[in-house]
Amino acid sequence: MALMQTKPAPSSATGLVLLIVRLSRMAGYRLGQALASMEMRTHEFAVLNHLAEAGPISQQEVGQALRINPSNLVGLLDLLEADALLVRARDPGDRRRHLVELTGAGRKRLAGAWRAAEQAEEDLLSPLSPTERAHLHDTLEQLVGHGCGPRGRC
Amino acid sequence: MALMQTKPAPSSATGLVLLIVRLSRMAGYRLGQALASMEMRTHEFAVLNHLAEAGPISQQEVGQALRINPSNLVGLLDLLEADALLVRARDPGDRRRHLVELTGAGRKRLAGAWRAAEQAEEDLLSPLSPTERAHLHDTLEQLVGHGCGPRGRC
DNA sequence: GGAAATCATTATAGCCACCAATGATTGTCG
DNA sequence: CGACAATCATTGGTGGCTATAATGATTTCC
Repeated sequence: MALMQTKPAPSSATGLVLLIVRLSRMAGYRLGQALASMEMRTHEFAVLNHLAEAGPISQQEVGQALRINPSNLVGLLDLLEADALLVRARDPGDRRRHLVELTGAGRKRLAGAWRAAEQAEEDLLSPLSPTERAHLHDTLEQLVGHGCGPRGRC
Repeated sequence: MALMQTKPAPSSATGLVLLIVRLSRMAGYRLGQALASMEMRTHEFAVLNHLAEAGPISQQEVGQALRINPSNLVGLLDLLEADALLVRARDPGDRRRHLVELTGAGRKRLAGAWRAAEQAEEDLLSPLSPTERAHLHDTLEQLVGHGCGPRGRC
């Protein structure tokens, strides 16, 4: 029964994706509860946050970075734009694109969402020291940065 | 090391939940693609895996550990039971409970799913060294272990 | 012995993910 | 120049996932 390589070696690695998904379900639930108090949803928070970090970008780039389907993004941006949290404008350089940019109201609302999210984050991360949190942050950013490869395919 | 550029104080902590959710979307997509080749879904994989690790347990415990709502769990277990991958039996000690247990076929299918998932996992974790993966694994397990507190509320 | 709690289940509604198709715009090549 | 393919946003539709409330069976507590 030469099964030396089934579990022992890959076991430490083989649970990681499952662990990430599992943890994300807790994190997403807590975040959703926290954001619900200000009538915001996780996706809206994620989009606003990404726009604040990545400046004016096309809808396609938003969708790729956050893994949101362009189809779903349309309605999502419609809502956020209706609340004047962001603006869509044709890219002068390529009129097929819509450049999406955060407004002042958007930044303000994002800041409020951050305050609401802090409690959820603290609950989730309480077993970790500040050093460990920083290290985890670096690791995860490395992973999402690697993300979809150079061609955008995931 | 303090970058005043973006977010002053809470920056190191405040992005983590969002990062986890974002990473999980990539991971879940890749895992789903890999499992689709054998007509299995992420939740089914997660349930089978948890049953293999935690032995015969009640449906409620499965739902709590994996953050799957008991309502959804019913149909999910129905499917898996129809394929004879697990069995439900009344707990003799408490006849309200259904004890869920993996069958031989279930373990076999789980092993196959692991093989399919390995490639997806390798793709996602490629920027990390084995040491870093092990460290990440420990950190995440610490977080999911802390999970919902002693009372099961999340 | 009876009220409250627990567990699985059903039914329902809302959100989200993916696919295919359309219209507008741009880039390519003969 | 002019057909043709590619890209971007958008729409419509389908299916899956998630959460809430209500029901029935069983157990626990007083």
